[in-house]
Amino acid sequence: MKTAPPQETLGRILVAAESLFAENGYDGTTLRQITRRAKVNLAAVNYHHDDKESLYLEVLTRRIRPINQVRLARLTEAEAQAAGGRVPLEQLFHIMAEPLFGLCADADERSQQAARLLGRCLVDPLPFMADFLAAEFQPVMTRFGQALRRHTPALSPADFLWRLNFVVGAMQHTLASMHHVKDLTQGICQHHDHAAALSCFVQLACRAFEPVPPPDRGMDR
Amino acid sequence: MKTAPPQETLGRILVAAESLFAENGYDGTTLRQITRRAKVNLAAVNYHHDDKESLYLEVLTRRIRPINQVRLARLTEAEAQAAGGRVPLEQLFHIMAEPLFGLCADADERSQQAARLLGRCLVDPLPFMADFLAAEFQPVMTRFGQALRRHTPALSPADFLWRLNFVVGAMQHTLASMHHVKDLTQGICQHHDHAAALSCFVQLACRAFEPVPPPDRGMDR
DNA sequence: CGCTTGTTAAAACTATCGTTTTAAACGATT
DNA sequence: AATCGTTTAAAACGATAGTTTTAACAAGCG
Repeated sequence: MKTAPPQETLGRILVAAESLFAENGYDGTTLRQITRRAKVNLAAVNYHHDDKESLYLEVLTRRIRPINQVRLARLTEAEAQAAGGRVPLEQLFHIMAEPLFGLCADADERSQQAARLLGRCLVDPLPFMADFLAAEFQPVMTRFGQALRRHTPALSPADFLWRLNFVVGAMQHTLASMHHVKDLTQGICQHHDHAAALSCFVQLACRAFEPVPPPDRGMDR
Repeated sequence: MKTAPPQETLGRILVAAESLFAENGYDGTTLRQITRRAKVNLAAVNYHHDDKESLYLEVLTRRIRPINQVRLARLTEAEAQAAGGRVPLEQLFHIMAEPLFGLCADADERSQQAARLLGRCLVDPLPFMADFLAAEFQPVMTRFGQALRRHTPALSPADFLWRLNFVVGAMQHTLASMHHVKDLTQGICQHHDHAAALSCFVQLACRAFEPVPPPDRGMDR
């Protein structure tokens, strides 16, 4: 019969929704689960947000927006410092991946679940998500794509895009599966060991975009 | 026994379910959608199968089982022919990926949707799927893992598993996103161009497991 | 023919979904 | 201190989910 903390309700809903969406997906999560975990009333979610879809988008926006802002800022800075605007490959992939891998290894468990959610929301093609995802990721993808393309002008467009697709897929999959990577590897890989995962990913991504396979010509700068 | 009408119903349910699960996921698909698309009665799915979960597992089993059988058979054959049982890396990844990439490029649209479903069912961690996936994929993963390990004995276990994780993720993501890769790449990559995608993937996977990066120490066999 | 058996058709059932409604409790302003 | 807009609690709403039930239909066989 007493009212809960004043303004905290909205934040608790977002936190609970984030973890539940990460665990069970959008369709697999009910508003009753969310409000139960958030310890708020069921109607609160429809009061503070329009509906379930907008809640989902808001949860995602809160995470994606700052991450992509950091990525773009770092890329801009790196391009300003690099000679001729050609940022080294390792640095490029580090800028792209570090904000996400860092989330996985955050001490706060909410960050880990956020990473999991980000990883899987890009594979779940919910109909109402298409425009949102395009708007949020298009700038960063084109910027990185252009920067990446400068390193591999010899690759055919199709070959370039296939490689990019593989690298992005490796990253997304890692985000989505980091929470049980310990079980999958029988304890050998740990989710908090993000330094190893990140450096390994960057290394692999660089190799994926190395000029061309035939080393006969010995073609380097 | 069943004799009178060709039990087309069961097959039509499986086909319709496969495409709908691929498009909308497990929770996003209703039995009414399935029976409507299959042009069968709603109760048919509960008559021929136990429930929605078993239908889902049956759809997946029909695809996964033969694919993994082919993979294991080819691997066995390759190991028998290879010198000292060391199958070349390219061949190894080709055996692992070809059955799946071939599905993507099949003329039958149902195969493409099956590939999409396989790609996404491994990221959607439905609670009732854990045992099933472990049972279906554990043999092929350990066999391939061992064969792969012979090529990279110098890698630390953690490093090895991280790389494997990235490569598997790249493949899964490609399966799940192949259906709209044409839109993403503005027509440059086509889903039926599976030869390019496959060879590109194999190439990338081989590079991911190349011995070690630092050439300073000159540490190789 | 009747009776059984395997399948389909249509409707009903129960549970739960997202959402709305109603009323009560708070906080700041006068 | 009373009031007004804001936030909460609790119940209810209509829709739809998975599943079950019941009856009808079509063959096989004595």
